[in-house]
Amino acid sequence: MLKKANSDLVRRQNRGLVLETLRQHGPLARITLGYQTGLSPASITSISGQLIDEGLVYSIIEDEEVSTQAKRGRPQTRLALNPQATNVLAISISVDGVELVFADFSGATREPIKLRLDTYATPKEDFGPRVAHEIKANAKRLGIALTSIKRIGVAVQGVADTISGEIPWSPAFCARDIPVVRPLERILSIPCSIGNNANMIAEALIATDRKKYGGTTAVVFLGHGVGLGLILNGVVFHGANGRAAELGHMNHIPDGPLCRCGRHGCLEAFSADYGIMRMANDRRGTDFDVHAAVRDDDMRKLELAAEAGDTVATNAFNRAGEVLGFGIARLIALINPQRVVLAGPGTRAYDLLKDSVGEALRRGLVHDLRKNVEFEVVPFGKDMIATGTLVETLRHLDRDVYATGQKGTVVEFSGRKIA
Amino acid sequence: MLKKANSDLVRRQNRGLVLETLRQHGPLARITLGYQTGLSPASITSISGQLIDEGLVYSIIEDEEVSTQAKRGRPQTRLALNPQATNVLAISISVDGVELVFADFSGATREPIKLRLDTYATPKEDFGPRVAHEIKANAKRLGIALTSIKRIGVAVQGVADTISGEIPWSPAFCARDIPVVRPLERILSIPCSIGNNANMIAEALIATDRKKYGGTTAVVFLGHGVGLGLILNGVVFHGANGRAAELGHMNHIPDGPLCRCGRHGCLEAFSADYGIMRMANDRRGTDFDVHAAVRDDDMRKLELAAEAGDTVATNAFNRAGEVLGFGIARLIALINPQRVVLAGPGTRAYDLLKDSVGEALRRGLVHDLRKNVEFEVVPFGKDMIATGTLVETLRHLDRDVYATGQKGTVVEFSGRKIA
DNA sequence: CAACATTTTTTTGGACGCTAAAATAAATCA
DNA sequence: TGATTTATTTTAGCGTCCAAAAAAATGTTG
Repeated sequence: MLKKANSDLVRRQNRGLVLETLRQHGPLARITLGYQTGLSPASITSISGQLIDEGLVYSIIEDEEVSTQAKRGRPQTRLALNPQATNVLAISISVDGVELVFADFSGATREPIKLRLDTYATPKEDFGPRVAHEIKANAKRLGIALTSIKRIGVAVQGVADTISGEIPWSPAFCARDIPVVRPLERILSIPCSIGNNANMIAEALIATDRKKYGGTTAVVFLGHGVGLGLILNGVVFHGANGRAAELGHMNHIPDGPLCRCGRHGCLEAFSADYGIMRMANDRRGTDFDVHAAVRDDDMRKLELAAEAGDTVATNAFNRAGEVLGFGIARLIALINPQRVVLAGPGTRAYDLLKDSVGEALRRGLVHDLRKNVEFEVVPFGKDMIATGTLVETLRHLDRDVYATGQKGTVVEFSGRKIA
Repeated sequence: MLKKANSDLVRRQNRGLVLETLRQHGPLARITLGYQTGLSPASITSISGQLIDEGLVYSIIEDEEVSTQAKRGRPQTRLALNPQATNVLAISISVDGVELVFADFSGATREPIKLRLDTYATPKEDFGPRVAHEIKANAKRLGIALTSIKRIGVAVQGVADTISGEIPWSPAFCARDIPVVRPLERILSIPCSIGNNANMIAEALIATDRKKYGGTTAVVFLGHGVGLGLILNGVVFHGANGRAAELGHMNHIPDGPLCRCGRHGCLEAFSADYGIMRMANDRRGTDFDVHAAVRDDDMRKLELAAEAGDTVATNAFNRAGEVLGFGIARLIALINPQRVVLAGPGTRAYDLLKDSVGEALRRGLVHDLRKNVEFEVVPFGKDMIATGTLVETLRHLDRDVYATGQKGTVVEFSGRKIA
């Protein structure tokens, strides 16, 4: 159903558009901004004037030389997002621990901060408060006023319920249903949201190349588990309870090997690191502890063995690839994506999986659908998760907070121009 | 990315909103329309005045008695969509043949027309032209001017490529890649679009009850095959090539029984009528012709046998239910819908499938996800497909054609008021 | 170096669509 | 008949966009 439209909507949408364009394409002259957004120069002058008055944007005073070689005409004055307008925070929760990344309104990040906080040992109702405490301490240390932080985004390895703001299950915790958003918001009085790793990587990819990833893309995350981020019509999809895209726990074979989730035959039970390790050890029974984290150097040893031609190791990777391939085939049958991206640390061993993935796709998917999908393996940078979280968080500010231009959102700011 | 907004957008959106509201809630007084849309009475007067001038809407002259019991105050004059503004056409293509349903702008339909046209025997390049010819003939017979038909929607049993407008594969044809949209548009000069049955049923459900189905719903269609319509965030999802939701050809078991599509182990090969029949006949080998249509009375016999306790028949239905259950479990893991709807003629035997579907869901899906999904079997009316097609077609007119209020779209119309 | 050319930005004046408030219309009530 | 009530229309004004004109700021040229 459509929604009522009025001049309020027009203002919000165009202000949001200007902010997003500046965020994506860096400092831009008004004339360029007009060209990019489709708005007239007059409108750009008006909108940017307001944004400058509110301290969200400033006009750059160019260094003499910096500007491109001298041209005729009035020189451009470029506009940029004002870094001082706001701060935001990305929190990443994984088996490796909890990490904080502070960033300013322009998206510039501070050094990531690894918290000394044992997620396993912490009682679940203490988790939120402790993180909140660490945030306060670290913000103070960095000279960031807590009130200047306008939004927090949390990325979790595992299942994230975007509606309730809890973590129903994650390999980083023993307990279930860890409350995160609620306690952070309560203690810090800062709006907060939560999502899973794979979705954040999807966000980061869209930000990198909207043309390539902005349509319908499935981002398969290989790591300690198998995750999925779905980009549908250019937007990350969350599902009814914000818990879509559980590729890792999509069943592969009824009554297959035990999975960490307690079911049998999930994709992850074959294709995650522990599934591969179990197959290599040929121990499918109860004496293999699925909950134990697989050590990275053990995994590396196994990869080297497979590369050296070891049959047992090779078979384990082949099987993992086959199951992954069938999972992707099922995914393609349901979603018909134009692109499937493989990401995450698990792609390191993708050469060992590749052939069996391809073979499974051939067996499990009609040619018509297969031929229209582009596959891609993206090198995994650990920072992608924080980047994606920040992208999502800042977009929320651009669209839903600062785009409104309400009184409450005006940022205190000294002058109209800063260098 | 956001889009530029201006008064053009406001006009389009609000005009569309008024049309959609009138379409959904029947004749409405201006005051009620204002309440429903959120627009002010002044705006409603202005917008409805234009729509009336353009002949899209008319104000009803109430019969004396009809109006509710006498109230004080100026009586309401209700507005309604003008049936004469436009005609549209829904075409349904299935193994049962081709059917036409003409409707006017208010959505009132004429009697469905079954074409005498053998889809199997018709060469694929003749199909479009023949249907076009039949449309001309039947429109003439019904006294509907061809130029009054502003849009055609086609629903297909099988795969529909919404982008190319062709039918890559359908049980109704021997050939593949049947062109449909292109020839119809060329011959009739009427905009045309195509989609699959399950999506049309999804559209019909949304129109019936937006609150119930408008969020994230998976509509599983059981019939000669197994189809799927995905409603994501209130909108039917089409995928990159308009070919999403191939639940029937989502692999269940690698190297399983032969499917009509030529692969092995597709869900449909177990759970469609021919899959069930094959299992009952216990002939999994090549001597069972998967391409032969299963006769409805044979299917009915099998159902009766199962209901009477026949083991072979019961086992066949159990197995079909189990596989369907695992398919739905995988679907839920990927999409996290709030509701799964089972529809189609195959639901007639749902009592025979129910238990094994439930059991498979228990085995194949983590409890967390399962508990949040509501299941529902909707009684299947054959008209749902035409209804859904018309809903989609008329919405397109409401939003994208008549909402613009361009000169070209003004409908010739005699007076401002008709009885 | 002054007049001209060029390009960017701002200002101006008007259009469009929405809305609150006032006016009008059309009925019932007393 | 006049008061009351409710629905609709008109009026006056507001916010936003935009085309065109004006202004600003620089380079070019004779």
